[in-house]
This record gives sequence, structure tokens and C-alpha cells, in this order.
Amino acid sequence: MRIAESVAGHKPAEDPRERILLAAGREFAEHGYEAATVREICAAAGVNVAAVNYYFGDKRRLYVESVKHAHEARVRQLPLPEWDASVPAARKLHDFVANLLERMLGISQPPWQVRLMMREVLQPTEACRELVEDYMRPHFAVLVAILDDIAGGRLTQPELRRLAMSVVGQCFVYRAAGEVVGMLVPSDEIATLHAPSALADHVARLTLAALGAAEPLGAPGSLPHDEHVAASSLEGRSA
Amino acid sequence: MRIAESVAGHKPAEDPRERILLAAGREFAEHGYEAATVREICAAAGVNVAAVNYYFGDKRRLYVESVKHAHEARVRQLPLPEWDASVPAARKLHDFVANLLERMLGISQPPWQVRLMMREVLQPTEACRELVEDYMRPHFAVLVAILDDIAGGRLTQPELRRLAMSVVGQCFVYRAAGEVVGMLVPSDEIATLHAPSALADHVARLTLAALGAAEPLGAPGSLPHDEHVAASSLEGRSA
DNA sequence: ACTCGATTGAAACGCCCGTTTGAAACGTCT
DNA sequence: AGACGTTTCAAACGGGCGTTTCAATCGAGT
Repeated sequence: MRIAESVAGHKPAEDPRERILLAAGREFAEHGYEAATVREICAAAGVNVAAVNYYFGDKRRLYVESVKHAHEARVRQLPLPEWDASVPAARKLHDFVANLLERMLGISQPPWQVRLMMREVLQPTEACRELVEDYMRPHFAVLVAILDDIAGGRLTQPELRRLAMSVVGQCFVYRAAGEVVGMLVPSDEIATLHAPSALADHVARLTLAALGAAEPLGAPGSLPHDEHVAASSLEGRSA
Repeated sequence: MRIAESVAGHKPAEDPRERILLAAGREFAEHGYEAATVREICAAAGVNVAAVNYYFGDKRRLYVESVKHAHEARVRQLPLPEWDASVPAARKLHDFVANLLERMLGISQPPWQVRLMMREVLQPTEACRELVEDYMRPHFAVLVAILDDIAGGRLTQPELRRLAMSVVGQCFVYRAAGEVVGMLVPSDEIATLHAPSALADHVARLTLAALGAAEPLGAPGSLPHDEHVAASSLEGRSA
């Protein structure tokens, strides 16, 4: 049996099982399940190819374990924000979006973890449903509740879910299609207007404006911008 | 002694090159480049494995050709909409979004074509840049112009690009993360509120509202608003 | 020192991969 | 008919894959 786990080491280099999980996550994130090779994973982990069979049984189970492992590390590091009851809903929305974007785009974490989960989202495997239930559904429910608060009961739950998906989609596209975004938008804009914090401002502001809980975009906002208000909009029929 | 003709069955044996491209597109879309196998492609196309080498040289070039082939078929079938000068910008926006969603989610097309291109977006290869320049950048420019029109010059070009990305993201998430959406949203809502046409209404409306060019979401509703999408609107408020 | 389960290691097992081969089958000329 | 370029075919090549084998090594209990 395994003895001396004496020093609760933050050193992942100790436990071979841990090393394999780490290397596997990287490899699966980079190449996908089928294209990743056990041999490559074991080489990166510095263990013999037989180790994956010894510790995990086979490649499939190693994959599922590595997804769970990355997922748990992610949850541990970026828990759902909690707010005081006095915090206004608009602020909650901004915090939520900022958290979501930081989780997707932030440099606070090695990029392969979120990339691995992104693969699950785009082409779900058996590890996906668990991911959704444990991780995404609670987040989504929180977002819906915030939006319900902002809308003040004027939207049905199905409409709120659709609106929530719009919020998520605006964040999601930057992670999933980031490279194409980089081709369509000048790189200097990426570093400024499309940085996580600036994006959070934008998405939250857009959503609030769409709900009538903030000035429309282009009206006097947080940016030093032209001050002429949209008193006479060209298309809008203000009833 | 020509038994080969009858064995082929009722399937008209057309250009083998075309058959290979078609089967390859399907296979690459389903499994990705590395996991797709030449043998499987050739079996589906009803040709010998040597044919791919004969017609395309190797697997890599077959892949590039199949992406181009699907891309061209897509462009041919869904060209950029063109509007009369008198069409209001809000209507253009709705048409653009509806077109985008139809292209991504519509049943008018075998699903593997857009899936193949989605793979390029998510993990670009050499075929991606061409895809962006020929296909996506023009569409994106049109969207930016429409939004500029609606905003009436109150937003800078960088801000317009960011807003355009928000519009695209809202559509994109349904294609890229469709399976997860299906887990988070009750299936009956998927068939109604999240159908392409209903989604187009939603995204266009949300964007207009955010720009102050339409009533906020949850306001008295589309009744005081002009007729721009009323015909296809099937969303039932207050279930 | 010895035992014995836990762990590691090098090599091998089938299998399937992308690609190549060389000859047969075909269509089209003279 | 015969010759000749084009296209198809079964078979094989070398190599990498996931997995297994089995002996070597380790480390604590006796």
C-alpha cells in the first residue's frame, strides 16, 4: 500500500498518478482524445507506458479522470461569486460576467484546463453531462436569477434563459473562436477593448441597456465620449 | 464479364474525385483531421484506398480540398443578403442575423459542412485564413456597417466591431455549444424560443434595444414597435 | 535477511494507420 | 487488332497505436 504521504507536498512530481493526470490533461487538451497518444502522455509524465494501465486501466478512463481533475481544479480556483443581499443586481451581473470571462480568458490559469473543457462542450463525451450538472447548471441558474432581478419579473423563465444564453454566448465566442476574432479585429483593439475586464464592462452594459436598466450604448457611458444624446434616433420609434 | 457495374447498385457512380471529397468532408467533420481515417473515407466513397493518393496526393491535401469544397458549396447556397437602399437598418440587422442563424442551424443543408468549418474556427489549420478572408470578413464588415447605421455614428469603429462580435457570439454559441444548450434548456423551449427564426427575433431585438433603437426587453412588447418581424414571431409571452 | 505485495520497466502482441506498389482493367486512339 | 495513357485493385510496407506480459525492483513487516 502507499505509505509516506508524509509531507503533504504541493509537489506534483511525487505522485506518479498525479503526474500522469497532469500530462494527460495537457495532451488531451492539445490534440483531443483520439489523436492524443498514451506514449506521449507517459513520456511527458516521465513514467512507463504500463503505468497508465496500472493506475487507470485504459486510455478512456484516464481521459475521464483527467477531465474531472481539471474541472475540479477549475472549480476550486474560481468558485461562484457570493454577494451581500444589498448588492444591486446590475453589479451582480457585471461581477458574474467578469468572473466568467476571467475563467475563460484570464491568465490566472494554465490555458489547457479550460481548453480541455471546451472540447467537452463542443463535442460532448461521457464526461460532459457530469460537467454540465455539477458546474455549468448552477452558474447558469445564478445568471438567470440575476437577470430576473434586473428584469423585475417582466420576462418569463424561458425568456430569461434565452437572454442568459445571449450573455454566455458573447463570452463564449472569445474563447472558442478566439483565433478568428484575432483575425477580424486589429490586434491593438484585442489588447484593449477585448481584454477580459473591458469585455465584462461591455457585455454587462449591453445587457443592462437591452433591459432598459442602463443608458443605451452610445449614450453617455463610462467612456469619455461624444455627449450628444440620442434624443432623436433615426430608426427608433419612441412611443 | 462486367460485373462491376451491377455491383455498384442504384447509386449512380459519378466522379470518383467528387465522391471522395464528399465522404472526406463527412468523415473529417465527424472525427477531425487526425482521427479520421483514409480507409474509412474510401470505404464510404466506394473507392480503393489508393484512390486518395491518386487524386489528391495524400491525406493532408485531401483535407484542405474537402474544406474548400464544403466552403464553396456553402457560399454558393447562402450568399450575403442584398438590400434596397430604402430598407431600414433595423430590418437589415434582423435579416443578417436570420441569415447567419439559418446558415449555422438551419436544416437547409447537410450538417457536416458547417461542422467541418466549425472545426476550422475552433482550431485553425492552414485552410482557416482563406476561410476568414474570403467568407467571414466580408460578412463581418456588412454587420459592422449595419450597426454603424443603427448607432448613427455614436459608436467608434472599434466599439462597433466589439458590438458585432456580441451579435455573432449570440448566434455562434448555439452551433458550437448546441449540445450543452440542450442540456441547460428544456427541450420544448429549444423547439420554440431557440429555433432559428425565434432566435433571430431575439438577437436583433436585444441589439436594437441595447442601442436605444427599440423598446427594452420586457417592455410592453413589440406591439408599439413597428412591424419589422411581427409576421414570423411565434414567441408566446406569459406561458 | 527474508518475504511478499506494490510498483516499475523493457519488450512484445495484435491491430490499424497512411502510403506505396505493380499489375490488371478500361477507354481510346491508329 | 494492337498499343498506350488512365484509372482501379488487392496486397504489402514500415511504423505507431493501445494494451499486455512478465521479470526486475522497491520498501515495509517479520
